[in-house]
Amino acid sequence: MTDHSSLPPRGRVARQADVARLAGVSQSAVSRVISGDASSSRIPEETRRRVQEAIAQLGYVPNPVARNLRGKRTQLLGVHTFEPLFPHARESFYFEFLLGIEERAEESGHDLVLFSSTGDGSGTRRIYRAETNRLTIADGSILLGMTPDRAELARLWQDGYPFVHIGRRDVPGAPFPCIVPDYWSAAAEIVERLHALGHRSIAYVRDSIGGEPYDDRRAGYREAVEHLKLRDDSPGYTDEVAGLPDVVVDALATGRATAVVVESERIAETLRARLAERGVSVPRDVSVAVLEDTAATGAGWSDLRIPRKEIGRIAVDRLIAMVEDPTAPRESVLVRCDLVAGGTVAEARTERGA
Amino acid sequence: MTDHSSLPPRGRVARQADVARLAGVSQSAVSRVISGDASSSRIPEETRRRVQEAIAQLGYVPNPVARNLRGKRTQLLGVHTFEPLFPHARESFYFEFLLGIEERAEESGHDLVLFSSTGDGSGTRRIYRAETNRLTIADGSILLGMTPDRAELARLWQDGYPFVHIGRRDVPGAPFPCIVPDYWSAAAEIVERLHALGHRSIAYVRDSIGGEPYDDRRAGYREAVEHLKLRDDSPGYTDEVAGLPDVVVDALATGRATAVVVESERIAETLRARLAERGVSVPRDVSVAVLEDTAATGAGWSDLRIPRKEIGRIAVDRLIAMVEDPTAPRESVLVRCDLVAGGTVAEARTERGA
DNA sequence: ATCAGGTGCTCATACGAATGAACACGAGGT
DNA sequence: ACCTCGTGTTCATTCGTATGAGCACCTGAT
Repeated sequence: MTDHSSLPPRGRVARQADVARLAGVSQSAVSRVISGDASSSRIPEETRRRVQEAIAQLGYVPNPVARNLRGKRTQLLGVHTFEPLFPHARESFYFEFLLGIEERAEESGHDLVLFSSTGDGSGTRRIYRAETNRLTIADGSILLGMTPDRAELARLWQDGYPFVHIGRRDVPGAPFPCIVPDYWSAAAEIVERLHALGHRSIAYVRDSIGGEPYDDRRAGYREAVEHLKLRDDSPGYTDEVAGLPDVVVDALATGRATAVVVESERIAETLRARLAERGVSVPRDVSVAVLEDTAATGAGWSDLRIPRKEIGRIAVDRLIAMVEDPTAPRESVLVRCDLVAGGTVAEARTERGA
Repeated sequence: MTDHSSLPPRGRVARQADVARLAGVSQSAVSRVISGDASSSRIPEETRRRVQEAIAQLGYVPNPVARNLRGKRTQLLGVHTFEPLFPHARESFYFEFLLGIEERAEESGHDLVLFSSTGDGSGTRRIYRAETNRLTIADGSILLGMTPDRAELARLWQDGYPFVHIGRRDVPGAPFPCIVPDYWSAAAEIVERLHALGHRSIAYVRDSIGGEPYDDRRAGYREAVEHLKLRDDSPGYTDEVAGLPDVVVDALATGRATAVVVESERIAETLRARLAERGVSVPRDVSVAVLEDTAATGAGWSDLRIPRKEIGRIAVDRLIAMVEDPTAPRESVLVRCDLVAGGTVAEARTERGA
């Protein structure tokens, strides 16, 4: 049994009751002084002072856990990554996002919880584990990762837990907000640039990677091509042809198409090599634009920059809004990507070959 | 008032009481089933099953905050950095530590709390802020940073809060455990290497930076020099002469000393420039060893590697030990640094000049 | 003299889970 | 028939804080 009568708390950390006893008031009075509640601030200056003195003397600090239990927020924002941070950290997939998240969390007075306990060594982390949802420690969470579990996202949404996802993920029945690089606009803008440089016949090459993020790129490309009345030499950017089709290489090598938009750096490298074999050089003969952020490899592609830090900051803001007002709108946010001129896009060459 | 009689929790998250009602048992029974308490596991299989069913049906998840209030651990480990993570992150001062910390936290089933709320935009973070100690959310914390506040460390220790510090910090009256690169051994070992390469007269150059970490380097150097009976050409490595004294440059330029151990890359660079002015080259004429990790700049110094990831892992282990057993020993841990051969230390040249 | 209204507090309870103590019940021993 | 013991479960309390309700007192108006 705890000794509630001895004045100085021995070995034990001070609580409001200790402060109250020392100041000669009740625990509730201490609580009211601390929370500085305006509505019931009928505590006079003199009492306030006595309480503050007792607080200082005992080195009392409020227990945030108990506070939270009573309905207050913990001021904790969770960060759940579907893969461990560390193997990928160097490649800055997560890292830049984290910088933005931390920056904004500091500004808004929140702490971050990195959910690392959810791993099992398999390289995949689960939200619901042992019938427990650790995320509930935090007021809300930011989710990110390359291989999210749709079922978990759906369940989390059903549970009414506030969260945002970095990167676009469509889960039927769970319209949670995503913070997404605006690939649609980026793709359209790249096409516009090619058009402005005189390219009239261009192509698009899909990577084998599927998933929502790519739908946007394809739609943006298609839209711009149609709007600008360009000739499209892709074998069909809406169907399932992935990788680098010979027909595209041919079109570019013969000059039938003068520019190409590709989804990944990997494909772009392959393409450049294939063209080089046929004496066609980039960007002299053919312009190549890449629809992903290749900053990490420093290869100098004409591509785009994902504003990761900015996305992290926005994610925090949206999450806080959701936590503070559960009825707040939950739409996704598109974040503009800057295009990088790079060295692989140039003016269209006026006729060659033939 | 909450409706405690309606069966399905509407909008509200399920708690043990809800599960209990559905399973037709008491809240305590549910608690016992969940914690699987061996001593009082007088709950028969049949009841367990009913409770588990109810849990699944309601999607009940324990509230870790309430659990913690009742003296149980939160399985949260705090990470407090005295400066914000982001401006320094790139330089990997904190970063590599974090990798090790996260890795080990995952393995041991803990989550990490990054205390970012403690900043005020000034670039310095305080533990005690607004008369509150946020760290208490976590079971214990790992502290790291370049400019810790001694008073805060002392208070934290007085409060009996479990924490470890990465890097050596001596605070009178607060013998908390530090996880420290073993600079003493590294310095001694470097001297041994120089000795093995034929150097018989060497010097030591202090950086202007003060602080505990440097005491060890100096002691390790001095010890090895004495033990190996080398001639020491430093102007006095124990007194307050910092920076690059002319007398050392002279000794090296004239060949009176053939090798030098310097505390920082900055000093090493200056020294190399000064020697070059006098036609003396490194390492042909003079060997230079640096007593800090210069991996980041890639300048190829003969130096040491701080095992940051390993240090992070050890910090987690020590902290968990402290949390689980408050009477556990609290000594600091020295972690061995590997020496890097590098390109600035070579065999002693047999006589020159004179 | 009485009462309304304000001030300065305290009381009691809730938050969600954990847990020592205790109770009800049945089996088995004497 | 009565006592003991073990089993299965509930009761009541605790953790530290927040807060609506309410009490005691004082002032000023009627």
